[in-house]
Amino acid sequence: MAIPSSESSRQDNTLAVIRALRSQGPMARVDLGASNDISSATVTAITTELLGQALVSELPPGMHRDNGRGRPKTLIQLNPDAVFVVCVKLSINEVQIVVGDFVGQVRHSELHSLATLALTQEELCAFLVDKIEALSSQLRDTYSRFAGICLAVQGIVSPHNGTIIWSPALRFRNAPISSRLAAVFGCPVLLENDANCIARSLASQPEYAAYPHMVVIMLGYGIGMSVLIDGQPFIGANGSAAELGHSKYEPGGALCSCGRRGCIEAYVGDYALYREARTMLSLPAGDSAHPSEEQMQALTQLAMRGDPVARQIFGKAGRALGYGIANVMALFNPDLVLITGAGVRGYPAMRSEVEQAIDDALVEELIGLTRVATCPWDRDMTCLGGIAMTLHATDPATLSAPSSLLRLQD
Amino acid sequence: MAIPSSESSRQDNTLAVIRALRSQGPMARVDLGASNDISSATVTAITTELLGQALVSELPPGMHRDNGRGRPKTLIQLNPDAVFVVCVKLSINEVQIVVGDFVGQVRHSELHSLATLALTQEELCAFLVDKIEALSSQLRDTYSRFAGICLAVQGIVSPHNGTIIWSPALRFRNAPISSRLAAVFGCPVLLENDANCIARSLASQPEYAAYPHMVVIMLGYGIGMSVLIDGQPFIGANGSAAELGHSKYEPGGALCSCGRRGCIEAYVGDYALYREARTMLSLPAGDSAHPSEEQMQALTQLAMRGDPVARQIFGKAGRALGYGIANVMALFNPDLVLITGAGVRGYPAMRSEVEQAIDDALVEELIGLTRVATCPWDRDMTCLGGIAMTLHATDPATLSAPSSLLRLQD
DNA sequence: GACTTTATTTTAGCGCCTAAAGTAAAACGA
DNA sequence: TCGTTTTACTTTAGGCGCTAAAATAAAGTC
Repeated sequence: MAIPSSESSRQDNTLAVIRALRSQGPMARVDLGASNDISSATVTAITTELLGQALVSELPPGMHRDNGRGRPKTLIQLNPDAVFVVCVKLSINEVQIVVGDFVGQVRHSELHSLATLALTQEELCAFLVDKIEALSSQLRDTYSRFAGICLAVQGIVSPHNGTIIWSPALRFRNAPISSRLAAVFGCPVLLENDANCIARSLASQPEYAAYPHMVVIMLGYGIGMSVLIDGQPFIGANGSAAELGHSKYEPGGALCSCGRRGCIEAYVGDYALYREARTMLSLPAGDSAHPSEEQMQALTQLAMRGDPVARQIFGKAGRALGYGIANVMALFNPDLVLITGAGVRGYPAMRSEVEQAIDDALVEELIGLTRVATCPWDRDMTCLGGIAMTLHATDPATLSAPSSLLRLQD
Repeated sequence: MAIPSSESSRQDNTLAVIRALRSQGPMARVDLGASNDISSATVTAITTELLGQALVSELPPGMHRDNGRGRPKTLIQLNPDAVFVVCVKLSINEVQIVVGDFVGQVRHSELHSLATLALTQEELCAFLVDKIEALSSQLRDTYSRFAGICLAVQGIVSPHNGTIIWSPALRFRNAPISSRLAAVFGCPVLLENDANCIARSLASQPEYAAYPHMVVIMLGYGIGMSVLIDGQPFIGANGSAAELGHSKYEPGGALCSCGRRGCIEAYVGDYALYREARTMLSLPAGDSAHPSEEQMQALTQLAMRGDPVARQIFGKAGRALGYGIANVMALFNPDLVLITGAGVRGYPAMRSEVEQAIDDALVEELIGLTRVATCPWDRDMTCLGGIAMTLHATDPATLSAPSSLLRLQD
């Protein structure tokens, strides 16, 4: 697990330069120095090194407006093709594999249908090795180095030993997948919860830069959450923190998919909404325990158009969600609670109840300056976040070593 | 606020040496090197510097058993009298002022009765300045340097600008007390929530060293909590995180002291227990909205002896507390939940209900390896923790400067 | 008393940083 | 047009703080 610690000062500074270039785009040496508190002499040293490794290049002059006197700035940019990383998103019956370049852009994406719940650990491993190997032999021409893999999975994931402790997509438990991939490909493998990937992707957007303590709630079949503390996902002792979906709304309340009662998810999850609705409303046919996007759209439309029964269902969900958010506010005191996920489509129909519930639950002091906002849903955010996290964790020192070049032969 | 950041490497290492000596007692240079990953050459350099500043001294040989061959170790110890810090604990109608030495031991303690709720900000400040000034002129002979003040207060405290945002002990709000004291005494002033002080004090005990993610719940008139993430108190965006007492048990439930309904505190706080009990049991007279220690003892005794009504009251409280702990587990996934506070006296009467409620609320995966334990209550832990935090934050560089010497004359 | 073992100090040298001096490349202005 | 000014980048000289290794110190062992 080559996550760069603060070993040498030079390492830190090199990393800081690369990250600044990634998040802020091409920059001149002076500005790199200023924004990272490094003398420009040091920046020169670092950039010469990076130019030598072809990790960055100088932007040809004249490309950018440089109004003002004095010697014009020479902008440095990351070389997109210097490095590639792979992010694998593992969901129920679906595996998405995405390739990202050194600047964090998605360069390739493929979707595989796969009966994940029927797989053994070996079969999953073999599948992933196969697909990633195929990709990398293809990409070998374009990119110089293969810097890492991110496995974004639903469920509980242990950060320490890189095992999938539990996932709704898999039959088996405590799978040391990440070390097995690391052994095959000889590169670091990040194992991440999918919600944390999404949150990291959102947090890197400039509009959320002012919120270091951000909570992202993902509405969907279940309820996911990621808590960013100073921009870092909070995972707890064993990776099972931030389980908002199974925190409680009412003791002994509605039955949850986990088998317990009164979980927030049992009121707000897609299946919970549909469960309430199907008995009272005429809705598209289908597996009502696992409503499809179309089914949910239909239900949402009803509520949006003012159907009283549908409105009441969403209102009740909103109340449960609001109480859940109130607990999150009381316990985490975030700057911002951001609501997203496929289920945001129905949020307008719950909004007033959510807000009312928060006000009912908490005194002003505990709501404090916390804002609640929504954000449109985009399926690709998971992999974007996974790519960002993998690149963020990439140690420039290992990139220079030839050992990180592709070596799938062994 | 001179909290030492990781400026120079030497600073970091010096701090590490001092902290090791404080937490592990006298040590030889080799061992200081080994336990902090520093070469023993560097340790020599650091200790010579510290010896010069009289912050440490060499233990005379022969004091310690040194069975084995080779040159005997020379143990280095902190000089207790090199530094003193003051911790002020501000509670309703009571101010405790404690002096701690360089090793973290309490060397003096005084208790003042004071109608805190009647004070203006100026009066409180004047009171504190007066008492601390008196103390320090007294202590000037014994100690060399006055390194800092810790203000441990109940309520919400902002870490950023050092203001008391809200405290049940005070009438006024948003008080920039800490900067005012800092200006008068010319030393750093830490403003801390009292629960965090207690938690830090507990966490420093060796028996809890294996639990980096620890949650400490304090039962009493209200319900306090501190969440330690990697040993550091988690305070959230504005210092109001970890408010377990006002997280919800039942929407629309029992009336809480905060004015809202269904808060955990409204079931588990002393006042809530007594409120239930007084109508049904014969208990000592007194202000039943603010039960005294004697009143609570009497109630607890009844429950312990098996009185069915009292048992039921504690059982209901245990259920509420259990659900609260379940939410904490789902959201923070701690290694350990430690229950303490004056109210632990009644915990045995709730224990089985707490455990049952946690099992009812969460599936195994979310309970994970988290343990729940209790810990005897000691009033002095707050100040001990405050002293530890102040010392921990003390920058050795500022200690060497003469500016940190007492200078109350100006 | 020579030898072994362990602790501490001294020495030599390395890596990385910075300030300051030097160089480069523009715009400005007479 | 050409010096002047301004800003960017590079080179140089020197310092800080670390480490490995050598030197020294202070025991026990045989």
